[in-house]
Amino acid sequence: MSASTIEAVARLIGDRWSMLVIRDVFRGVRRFEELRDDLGVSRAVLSDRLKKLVEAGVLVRTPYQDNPPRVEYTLSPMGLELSPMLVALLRWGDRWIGDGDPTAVLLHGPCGTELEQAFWCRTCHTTFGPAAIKAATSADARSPDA
Amino acid sequence: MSASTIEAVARLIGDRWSMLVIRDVFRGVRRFEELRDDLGVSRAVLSDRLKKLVEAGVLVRTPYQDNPPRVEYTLSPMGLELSPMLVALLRWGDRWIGDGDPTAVLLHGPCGTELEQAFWCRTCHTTFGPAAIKAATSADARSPDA
DNA sequence: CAGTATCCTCGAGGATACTG
DNA sequence: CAGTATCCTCGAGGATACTG
Repeated sequence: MSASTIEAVARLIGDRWSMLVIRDVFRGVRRFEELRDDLGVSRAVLSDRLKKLVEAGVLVRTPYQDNPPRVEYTLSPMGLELSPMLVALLRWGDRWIGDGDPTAVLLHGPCGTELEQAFWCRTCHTTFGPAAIKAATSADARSPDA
Repeated sequence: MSASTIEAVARLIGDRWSMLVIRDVFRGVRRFEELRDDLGVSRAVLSDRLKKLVEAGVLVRTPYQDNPPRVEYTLSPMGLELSPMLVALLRWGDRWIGDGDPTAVLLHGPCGTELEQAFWCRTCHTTFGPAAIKAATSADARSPDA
């Protein structure tokens, strides 16, 4: 059952560098040398991780300039949907092992954008964004109360 | 900032065995040999991971019998609060790389509980649950519009 | 800049045997 | 059962040099 899922996810992003790379791309660090400088990772390892993440479909490799050729990495839809996990991870880390300042939680969100409505399950401890809600209500699996 | 948090969390639970151990303890697998049988991990590595997780405060080592001495591992409060992250991880894995049955997303949540209101940032792609909202509105960081 | 190629080290982790 | 001790291998990853 879910053991294989955990294992697959761990194999894909469950190492120090992959997670840090993903975090950096979320933050807007998108180029090879920027990532390298920011993370202090060796070229070979960074190259390997980027390749893996692109192959897995988490990142997208996009040339944005022809001459000289330049490349940037962005999050695919699949990669963007890692955000709930990253948020949960950061929240947990800030609360239990963070040395630094805990992430401030604002009604406007850290980027300043006004928050949209979403839903939260107090039993599962899971949040569902508007896209998930939309998908659920438009699909066959309807549960049309409040 | 949060790089250190990510790194610390990755260092603690960001490896294959630690994550699988935690998952098993969540499932109720609590004894050394049970964990070993279920995961197929070597004794030395399992011993090392359990020690690390206990030292970090994620697991609690509890002798439950004196003669012969027997031990079980359970989740500390800190460990229990990993559940949102695990759920997010499983949800993502099921959706994007799971071979098995994807978790259905319902307005009632997978456990049947009715969902509560939460908030979503369309720029950050981040969801904020009711506890976070409560904390934000009661703390100094107020942003009291809709 | 965005990598690839090569070399080298060190430590993670399996296998096995042993212990209270 | 719940580990510890020892040995051994192999591969991850850093450093450095090189390439289009």
